Amino acid sequence: MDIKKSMDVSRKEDNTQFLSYLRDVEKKWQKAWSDAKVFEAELDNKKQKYFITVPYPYPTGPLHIGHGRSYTVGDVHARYERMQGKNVLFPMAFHITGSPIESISNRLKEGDVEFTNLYKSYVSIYLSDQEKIDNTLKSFANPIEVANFFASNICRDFDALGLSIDWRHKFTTGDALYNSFVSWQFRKLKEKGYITTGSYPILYAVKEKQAVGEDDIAGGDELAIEIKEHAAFEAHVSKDIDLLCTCPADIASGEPIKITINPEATYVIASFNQKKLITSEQSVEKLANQGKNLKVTERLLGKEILKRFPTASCAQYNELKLADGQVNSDVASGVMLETTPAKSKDLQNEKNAALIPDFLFYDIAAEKLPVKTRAGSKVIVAVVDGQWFIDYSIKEWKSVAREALSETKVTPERYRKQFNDAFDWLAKRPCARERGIGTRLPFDPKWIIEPLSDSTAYMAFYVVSHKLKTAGAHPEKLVDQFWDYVFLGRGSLKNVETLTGLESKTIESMRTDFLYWYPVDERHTAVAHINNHLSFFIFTHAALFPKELWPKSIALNNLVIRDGTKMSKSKGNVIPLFDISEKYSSDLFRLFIISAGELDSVLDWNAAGIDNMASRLQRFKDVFEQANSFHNEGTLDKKDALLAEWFASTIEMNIQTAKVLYDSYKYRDAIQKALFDNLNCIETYLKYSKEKDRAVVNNALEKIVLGISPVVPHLAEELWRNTGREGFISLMRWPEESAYNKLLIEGFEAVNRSIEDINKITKIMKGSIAKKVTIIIADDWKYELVARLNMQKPKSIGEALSTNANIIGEHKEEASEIVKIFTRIGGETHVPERNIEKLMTSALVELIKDHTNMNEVIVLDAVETNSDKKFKALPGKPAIIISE
RNA sequence: GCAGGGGUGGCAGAGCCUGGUCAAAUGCGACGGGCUUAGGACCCGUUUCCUUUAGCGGAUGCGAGAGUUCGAAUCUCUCCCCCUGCACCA
Repeated sequence: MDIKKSMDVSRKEDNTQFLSYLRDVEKKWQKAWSDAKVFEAELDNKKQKYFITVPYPYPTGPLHIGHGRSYTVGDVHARYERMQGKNVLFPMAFHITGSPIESISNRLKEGDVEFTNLYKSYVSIYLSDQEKIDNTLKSFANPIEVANFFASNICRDFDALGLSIDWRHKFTTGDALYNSFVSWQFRKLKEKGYITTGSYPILYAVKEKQAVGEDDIAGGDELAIEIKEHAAFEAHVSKDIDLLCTCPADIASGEPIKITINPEATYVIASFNQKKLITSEQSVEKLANQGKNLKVTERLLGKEILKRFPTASCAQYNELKLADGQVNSDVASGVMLETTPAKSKDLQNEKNAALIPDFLFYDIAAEKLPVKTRAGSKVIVAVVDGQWFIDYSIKEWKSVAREALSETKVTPERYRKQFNDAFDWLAKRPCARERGIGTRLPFDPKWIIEPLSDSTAYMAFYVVSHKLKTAGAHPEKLVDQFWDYVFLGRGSLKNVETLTGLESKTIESMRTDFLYWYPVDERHTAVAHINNHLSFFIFTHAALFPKELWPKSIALNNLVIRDGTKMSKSKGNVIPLFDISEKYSSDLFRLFIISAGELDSVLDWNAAGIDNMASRLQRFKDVFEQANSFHNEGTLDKKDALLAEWFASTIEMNIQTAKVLYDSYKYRDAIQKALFDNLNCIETYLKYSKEKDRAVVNNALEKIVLGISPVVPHLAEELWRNTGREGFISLMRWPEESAYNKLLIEGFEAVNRSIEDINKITKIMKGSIAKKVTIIIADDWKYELVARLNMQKPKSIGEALSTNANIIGEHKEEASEIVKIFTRIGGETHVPERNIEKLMTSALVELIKDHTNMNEVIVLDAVETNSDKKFKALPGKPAIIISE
């Protein structure tokens, strides 16, 4: 009984044992890579460079497997390019700009219990000691500590995933050196006139006199808060007093129907621009913050308005109505104008007579009003003056950006349209805020550049970041002349040397490095970034750099869901990236991410799929090792030699196909070929070849392990070394192409067709005890006929028959059958060579037995038999006789 | 509303650009069988319907409808439904 139990355990643990094996292998090779600095890329003029970037993460919490997808795919790409002999630079940094990190710090300081527990759970992913957890949480009072803690753990996660990153380039967007770079970037944009200033509506806490973000608002993430524009109209109620009516701007072009006010709410009569207006009491403060100061002269309830102005002449409107609480006096002016459905576009030019020109009333639209900050003070919309914008609508900029886009490869190509649309739509974008972490606007330091605007050209900074650090550059000395020199080749080296205090050879090497690594060869990220980040990325590059430094290629992937539902913090179904390397395995994760779906399809993470992938990967490893372990005993007979050649050919073909697929970003199909198809091929070979060819197997295994290494680098590294090979597979070249024998592959396919046919027949014959199958290879003339048909492409059956009468001879009936089948419109038919078909079939009789329930297989040439069935035999599809 | 993407078999998901070899890859599930004392794991087979103790047959079929074509899951048009983004959130 005990034995049974222990057997149970060992069987059940099969999977977990394999996973733990993988984890050990992963840790071992990650250490080896890091010790040998294999991913540190240096300028090398003998090698073609390849600069790939994936957007840096925002360290406000642990990354989850959804984030893991983009980084993994980026890494597969990086590794593949490295195998093509390219000098690959794959750097990484951290984005800490803006308010989220501060806001986390603040909320923890405020002692929000739910929030504190959330962060406790995040920290506990990485730490187990309770005291350490508490201390870490305490340290979060300083926002930088939040960023530091998560950033360092994300580094760990990335390493554990096997990402081939050159960490020397790491920085955060809060670093002074980075700020200097961004300042330069913004001054450049300003010089070009791409940065403008103006007024802009923002969410604003009245009491604190401060702009607020979504994080500052109570329930901000659920309220779906929006700033809405309301058009204003005036409606006379007496000779000198007007109602200030408002209506959402998007329906303002409709025909006005009626005006509604709330009888219980307080309204005011106030003077504005030599007019007297009636508006809600709440609106006065809002308008004051939108640059419209009203002087209140009198207060009155809504219901008093009609009493006071019974003869209200609202000529344009049918009705002035008092509504019971139907009108929220806290929305815009509290005097609602209803309209008929909006007019069609061509009618919209007809402005409503009562519309007050240039009077827009901004207010908040949210699921629940009023909107308050977490501290409880009221949030309104204020219009700030002096807001800085990046003006993407400037014509010359747009057109040069369009040009840059047209020269950028977009994968999948169908997303190009979305880019084009985004480019059309991009206009002025506010680029700075009054608070948060980041770079101050160089020409107006009270503003801080916002997160999306400071991350559009940082790939250039990557190239020099490590050298600036090691050279001990002083951020305040990195004046524009320095950046101009390094990135644009302007100015004199001497001058820059004096200004920065850096050695001239350091400066010169940064310039050389930049020219070597730039442009960005590949930007890999999620589809969601097209409308903003990726578009800004192209715009900024088009603005700053000459054409030859514009981005080469953008590749996109979709998101990851779990068990059919979106992952979200609130659902609690998020899997942190940490769990992958600790509880599953990085190679398994990588394999799943790559093979479970094409890049632009949504990927569903589910336990069944993972388990399945684990057992397939294990099978691969077992079969690989088994193939590697046999020794030659005898000599190869003709059949074995044939099978060996078939095996070598199939592997070679699969690897060549895989390369084409990798090249076109079809990683899923590529790994299908390189791993799973090859696995089947090895298994078939091992099973059905009596004597194996050591050299052939060795060669095939080498190709296979190279072919899978971009996706499962750790296991590949281990198998590489375990099979007596030297060096890191991560630095090996993709296998050289060699010729392969296609005829043998076709021959094998013919055998598979025979198996299918045998099974079809036995199904029909169910109940029969027949166990013997005779396979008859078609007559020679049929092969010749098919070959001719492929060349001749005859237009009709008659033509085909008459032109080939000499080889058809008296077999007219059979021939017309063949012609019918093999002259389908649309192209050639592939048939194996007759000799090979015959040899392959007899070499694989065991395979046929295994896949059918036959126990005797006889292969005959048509000339060796008189059976009637032999007339049914076709090239590539022999006649089959099943008998007892 | 505007813009983008999509609707395929019990489920998930390829195929669609470049129409025929697509009753439609692959995985999961289900069913049957092998191996097992048994379960799990593994292996083999079946998984729209009809016909057939002999394979290369027929029908229906890829959101709905219409069209182009010798031929449509694939091309065109109309309709219905679903998802995503819409700016200061990163």
